[in-house]
Amino acid sequence: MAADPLTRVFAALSDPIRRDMVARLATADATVTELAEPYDVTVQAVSKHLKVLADAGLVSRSRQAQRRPVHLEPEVFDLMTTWIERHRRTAEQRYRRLDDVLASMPDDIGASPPTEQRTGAGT
Amino acid sequence: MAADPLTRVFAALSDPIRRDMVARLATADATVTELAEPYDVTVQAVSKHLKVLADAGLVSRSRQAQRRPVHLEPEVFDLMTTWIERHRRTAEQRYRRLDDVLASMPDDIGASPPTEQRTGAGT
DNA sequence: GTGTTAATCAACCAATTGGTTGAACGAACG
DNA sequence: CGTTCGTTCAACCAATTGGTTGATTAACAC
Repeated sequence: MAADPLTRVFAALSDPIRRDMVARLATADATVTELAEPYDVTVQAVSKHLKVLADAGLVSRSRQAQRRPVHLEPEVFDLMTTWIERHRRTAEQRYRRLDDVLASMPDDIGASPPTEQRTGAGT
Repeated sequence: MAADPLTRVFAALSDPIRRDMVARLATADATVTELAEPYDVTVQAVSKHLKVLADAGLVSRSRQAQRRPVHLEPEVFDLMTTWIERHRRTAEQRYRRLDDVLASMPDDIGASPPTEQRTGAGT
């Protein structure tokens, strides 16, 4: 459990149930039992998921009598988007530089790159 | 390994080493041995990490002689940012609606909310 | 051919994860 | 008071994960 914040947030959202809970909490606060209702797991399991989300800072809990409504804290999203955008920008800049190089080259150079067929990452 | 794409991408980035690899690949393609160099783990471990990234569609491999340079595929980032922004927007709209309600209320209503102190999610 | 280099495959191990059941806790209600 | 409701804690289990070592494949160099 002693991981850096970014690791915790990405890990928290790497589970479909937890992602669905976050999606639902975006529209309204909810209690543990309310959250558990749609899923085919016990309330205890959902409580555990909720702990993961809370440890990631994605949700907070308040107290209303014996209920403990869960509230989404969407600021934590910025942690991810900042990281992602940073590296996306870096990668894109690299492509732009490559385009410049290619554009400034005489037509015949770099025409047939030595055996390069990309595999994997089937988007 | 049979998980939906979003799960795979979030899971892939939930590891510090894998995140660091992605960050480095954003600046330049690299081989497995090059990628492994900074970390205190075996090349085999890095090869496994790379497989996770490839299964998530985040990287692709080409072939140059016996080397297999790894290349970042940043389009996959969109999968995450789309999801995140969608729910962030939903949550923010909710706050705006709440602000409207509060603004349209007579001054004394809703002044002292019944015992509500939020805990957890220490941003 | 033999050898060398880059990378993966295979088997194994410890720790973590997502789930369970059962017990316990705290706040309300009779 | 005792009970019920909402939630969490504790122990356990199977599957996954991140790591290891050792063997194997693939493409070059001699």
